[in-house]
Amino acid sequence: MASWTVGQLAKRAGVGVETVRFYERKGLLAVPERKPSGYRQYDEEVVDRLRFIKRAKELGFTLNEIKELLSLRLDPTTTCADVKKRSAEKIDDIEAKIRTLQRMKKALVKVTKACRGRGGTCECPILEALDREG
Amino acid sequence: MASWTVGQLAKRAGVGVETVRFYERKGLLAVPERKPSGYRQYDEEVVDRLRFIKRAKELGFTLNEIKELLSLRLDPTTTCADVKKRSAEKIDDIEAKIRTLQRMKKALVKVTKACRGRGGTCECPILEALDREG
DNA sequence: CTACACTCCGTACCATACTACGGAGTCAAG
DNA sequence: CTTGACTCCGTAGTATGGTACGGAGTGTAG
Repeated sequence: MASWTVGQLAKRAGVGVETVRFYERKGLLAVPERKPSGYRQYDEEVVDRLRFIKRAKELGFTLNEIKELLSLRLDPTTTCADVKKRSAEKIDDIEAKIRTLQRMKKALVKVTKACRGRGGTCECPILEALDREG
Repeated sequence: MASWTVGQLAKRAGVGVETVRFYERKGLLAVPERKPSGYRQYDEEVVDRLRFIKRAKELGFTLNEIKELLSLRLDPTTTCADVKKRSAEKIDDIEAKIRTLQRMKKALVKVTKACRGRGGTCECPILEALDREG
């Protein structure tokens, strides 16, 4: 029968056993049925859900956001537009992060270019730039 | 005389008092002289150092990296090239982060475009995409 | 001289996402 | 029927960068 232990589930989804328990505690995975021994029992759907979580994480959603996403899906009154809105917000987040990193990079490149890479640190333009007003 | 309390220092550098104590514990700030009362005593140099830390943080260095940067500066045997190397590594880090974010954004945009933003979540292409293989 | 702001200290707590530990019970192969 | 792998549980630790707390002592303005 298609019933998996936590270890089998974890392996199939490519995460650790402790991670499954952690997600359960955090409410990302439903509390599973138990065998008489107390062992957790999972079916195929949970593998799918774990993979959903993995992919959403790869897309930059935090666990809390993923939890929301999952509950959106369960709620019959939420619309596709709700989900689209979350995604759009996440795209904005990502764009903001990219802009910040590009600013950081630009400043670092500028400062690095001024350095001829020789001599002691006393004359290092990188450290001097950090010393001065940004 | 130019001697500041921890609160004055924090204010001048634009950080919190607890942050100063935190940096001291982490070894980013030297253990300061104390007044007979036990109050920490700071001079202008520490303001500069705190600002150095702030700017390095803005450039994407972690506190540990900043600590290294600061010790590089104090060590007379390190060269400007050493510092330049750190900066180059940091630029690589930043570029890698940007690439990752751009991949995430692309995937999200693709999935969002497929969504016409209407109907229930049963037919939401965004959630479906997360369900399927990435 | 009193009131109030500031400082001292260690410790605990915040969020994020796990990972590890240890002792006890369970399952399956040989 | 033993052995070894797996599972149970709660708690604690990891890394990051701080923030908050509380009781005691200090500094200073009025």
